[in-house]
Amino acid sequence: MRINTVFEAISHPVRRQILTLLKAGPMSAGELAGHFDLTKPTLSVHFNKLRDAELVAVERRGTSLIYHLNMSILEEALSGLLGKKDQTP
Amino acid sequence: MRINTVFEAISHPVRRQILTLLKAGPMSAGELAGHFDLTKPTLSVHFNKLRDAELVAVERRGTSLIYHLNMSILEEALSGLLGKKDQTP
DNA sequence: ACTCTAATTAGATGAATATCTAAATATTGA
DNA sequence: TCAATATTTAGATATTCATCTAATTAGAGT
Repeated sequence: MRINTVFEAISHPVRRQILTLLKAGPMSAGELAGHFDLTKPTLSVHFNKLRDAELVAVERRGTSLIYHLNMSILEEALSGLLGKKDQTP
Repeated sequence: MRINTVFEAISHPVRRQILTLLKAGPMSAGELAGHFDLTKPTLSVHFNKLRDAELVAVERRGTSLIYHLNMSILEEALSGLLGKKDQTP
């Protein structure tokens, strides 16, 4: 886990909102995009950053890409900062 | 608490390292700066961002400025993201 | 008041980020 | 194979960020 990539990823409000939406369950790229006043290409860039951080996983279903939350990465990163030992690179 | 300011603040590895150093106890600006290969003005900018996020508090002692960790802000912000309810602005 | 030390603010610069429009890719179904 | 749908990649631009050097502020001691 690249801890720095994770913290970079969650530094943007739109990306945190994406994670929050995915807590309710997996969702397609288009459905997620519908929750924002941003173009799909812009959202796609945000998805990529979340995927690079392994905060989400993606699965293709037909023409749609379904995004899933990977909660454990989030927990690991945040508990690292909250806990005693240093995990900052 | 401006949640976005908090997540912005902890997105940079140097600032996370500062927080980690302060877990051991309060420390002066100069002492903190000694832990990094960066100039003092650069560190000063990082301190300001942590202070804006209220992640640290500052107290003057003579010519020194002593930084203290404010752990509760960190806990609030991170548990907001980990928990069920959305706190993203 | 002067000087020393500690730290900050100001100003400049190069790199990174977020966003858009336009074009490309992938999958499905007629 | 052609067309439609879903999504991404490419390229451009404006803004923000991290960093440096130089100058400034604040306090303590002589």
